[in-house]
Amino acid sequence: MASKDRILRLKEETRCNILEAAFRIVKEEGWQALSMRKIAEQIEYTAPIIYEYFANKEAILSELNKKGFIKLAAQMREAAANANSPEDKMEAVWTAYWNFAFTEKELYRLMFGVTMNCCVEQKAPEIDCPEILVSELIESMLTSKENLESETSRWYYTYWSIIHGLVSINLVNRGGSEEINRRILQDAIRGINRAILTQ
Amino acid sequence: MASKDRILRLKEETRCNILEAAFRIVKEEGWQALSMRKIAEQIEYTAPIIYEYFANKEAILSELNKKGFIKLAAQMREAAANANSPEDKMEAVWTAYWNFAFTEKELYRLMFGVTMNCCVEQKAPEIDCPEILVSELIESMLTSKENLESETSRWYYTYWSIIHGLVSINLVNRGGSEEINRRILQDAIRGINRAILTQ
DNA sequence: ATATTTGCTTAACGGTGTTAGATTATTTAT
DNA sequence: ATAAATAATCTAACACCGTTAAGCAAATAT
Repeated sequence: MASKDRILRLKEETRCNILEAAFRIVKEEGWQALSMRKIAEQIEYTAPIIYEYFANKEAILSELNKKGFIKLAAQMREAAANANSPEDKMEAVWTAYWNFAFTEKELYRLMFGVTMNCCVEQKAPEIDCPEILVSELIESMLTSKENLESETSRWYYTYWSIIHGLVSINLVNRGGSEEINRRILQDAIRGINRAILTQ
Repeated sequence: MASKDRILRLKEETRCNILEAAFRIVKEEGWQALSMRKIAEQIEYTAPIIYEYFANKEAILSELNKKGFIKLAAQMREAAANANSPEDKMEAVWTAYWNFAFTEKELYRLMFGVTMNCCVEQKAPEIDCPEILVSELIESMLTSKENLESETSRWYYTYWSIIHGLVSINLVNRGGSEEINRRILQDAIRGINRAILTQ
């Protein structure tokens, strides 16, 4: 009856192999490139057996997603533990977040719904329009004209980041309430405005 | 020889029809749901015809993308025109951006690579971990304890938005330089830290 | 030794983007 | 008007996708 255990262990092992193979593919080719047949090939089985371990493809991605969050949380926690004041902790925590995003790009894409499929063609001059428009505004607000270009670019990305971030968070899984969002948006814009004017 | 013109006009018209059909599908079902056969059905042709007007599916998405940017830029420009001071213009411009994102959700998703495929399963308790961690930090920084929950949530989304925004911009089509990004990240975090402490 | 369960594969369905070849309709040339 | 050439369109197919059903072979249980 010890064979039962061995078999269970083996089953657990292939389940794990599936996840590892999936992770490898996601890491190397992005989660859009993940396919059941590709996983099957890597674990040296045929595709249908995967369905004995996972309900469907989405269940596998969900599991990777979960593992990603655990990993991210661990790194953020560690970063917090290595800093003292709340401010330092805060900076450390978000720096850890930032680093996670770029060392685990594809995993981050999976976790937070960041695609890069079609919007590639940035050659189209129209795409720069919002940037140009805002940049002109920024330049008119900047009192000091030194490092004009890099400073303008910096402030542009500051605005854009917070607004796009807020938007995408809401598009992906509904952030806070409409009211809170408006408030954050307004506060952020005014905050950056003030920072520019008193720079 | 006037028939040449008429034919060209017809060709231009079906090209336009293709784009309109594609846009309708994207708007209603999201750009992931766009398929050549679905477009074909709407314009009452078969799929291969589309390839006489567009190189491939991506070319169609690219075109929608471009049109999206033109529309967005127009709305931002209009908003700017209706405000006076640079600060007011800035607020108006980004509010226009915000409104565009939510009235044209699917188009925005296409334009800026915001997916929401798998990361749905937010039932998993691990997903809240980063939020819990940061929220505790925020609470420890807040001096006033009134509206603790909503205030904490508000600041959390403020941090998260700018960092996630900056990350996704970089993941999608490389924003500024590594140096500028670090600077923005640091400035933003310290700025919010300060705002919380002096709230 | 026979029956049953298990592990796994092959084959298939309906879907995708895309291409090649056949077919039909239209225009042009004679 | 009729024949040839060209354009417009469709059908069929390829290779992929997620997923399911049926079948086979080996291990297990009776």
